[in-house]
Amino acid sequence: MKIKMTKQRKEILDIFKKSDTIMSVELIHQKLNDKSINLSTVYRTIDIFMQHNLIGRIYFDNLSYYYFNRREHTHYMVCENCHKMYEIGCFEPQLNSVANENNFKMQRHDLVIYGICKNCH
Amino acid sequence: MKIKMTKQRKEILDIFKKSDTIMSVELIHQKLNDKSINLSTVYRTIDIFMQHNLIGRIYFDNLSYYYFNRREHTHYMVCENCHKMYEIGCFEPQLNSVANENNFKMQRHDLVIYGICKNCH
DNA sequence: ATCCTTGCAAATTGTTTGCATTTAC
DNA sequence: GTAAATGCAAACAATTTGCAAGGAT
Repeated sequence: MKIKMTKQRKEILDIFKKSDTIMSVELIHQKLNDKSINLSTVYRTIDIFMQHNLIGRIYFDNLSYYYFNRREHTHYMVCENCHKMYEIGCFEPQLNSVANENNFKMQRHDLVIYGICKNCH
Repeated sequence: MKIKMTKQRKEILDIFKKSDTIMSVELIHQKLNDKSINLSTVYRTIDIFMQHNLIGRIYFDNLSYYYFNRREHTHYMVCENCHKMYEIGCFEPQLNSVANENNFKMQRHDLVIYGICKNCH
């Protein structure tokens, strides 16, 4: 990780590390202790974190949500109620073989299960 | 299908039926023969088609794209170059059992493979 | 010292809405 | 005939940008 670590970026990264839910930009901004951090800084920071694969994104309910990338080759179940994420195993081998069968050069894949988690029902 | 079939909706549905690619709202609007159809009509029509499950949506490259729902229980590979979609089998049983193992009540799931199709490389 | 990042305000983009008119059934 | 759909223009919300000032290496 070669990005310049400012106090703003530290705080935002910290929020990601502490959270096990998907978060909208607005929510991340609200969670900041330092209320003087500007919303556009949050956007720019998310941008750079995405470029460095520190975080991932899912589009849900007509909005972008972000989460900390704790591990490669993992997918998630996302609770539509509490927005908590639950890790599930990797389907990459299966997807890869489907792609190969069709001469399709897979670059990436999205896989998300949405529903209600055990705590919420 | 109990929705009122106007000539605008007919034309938009036709574009979906004829296309095997994902399409942005803007692109759908451009493809219309009747150039007097308003962009907000396209939005409203897409809305109602989504409600009736006639079409599906994926979020790609920071934009919403839509496609005709030819078949239930199917997922797609999407070519990042030509935007063409290729059907792949259904992973629902596997996803369902993963969800069940975790006491997670699956409501829906997203699964898309992105890459370069055989025609494009 | 230099280049990158920030805050701020303004701009941009995708999408939605209110309303008067038109249309499908 | 009536309720729903359309075109238009204006509103909205999320995100991006230009720029001067501040901060990390």
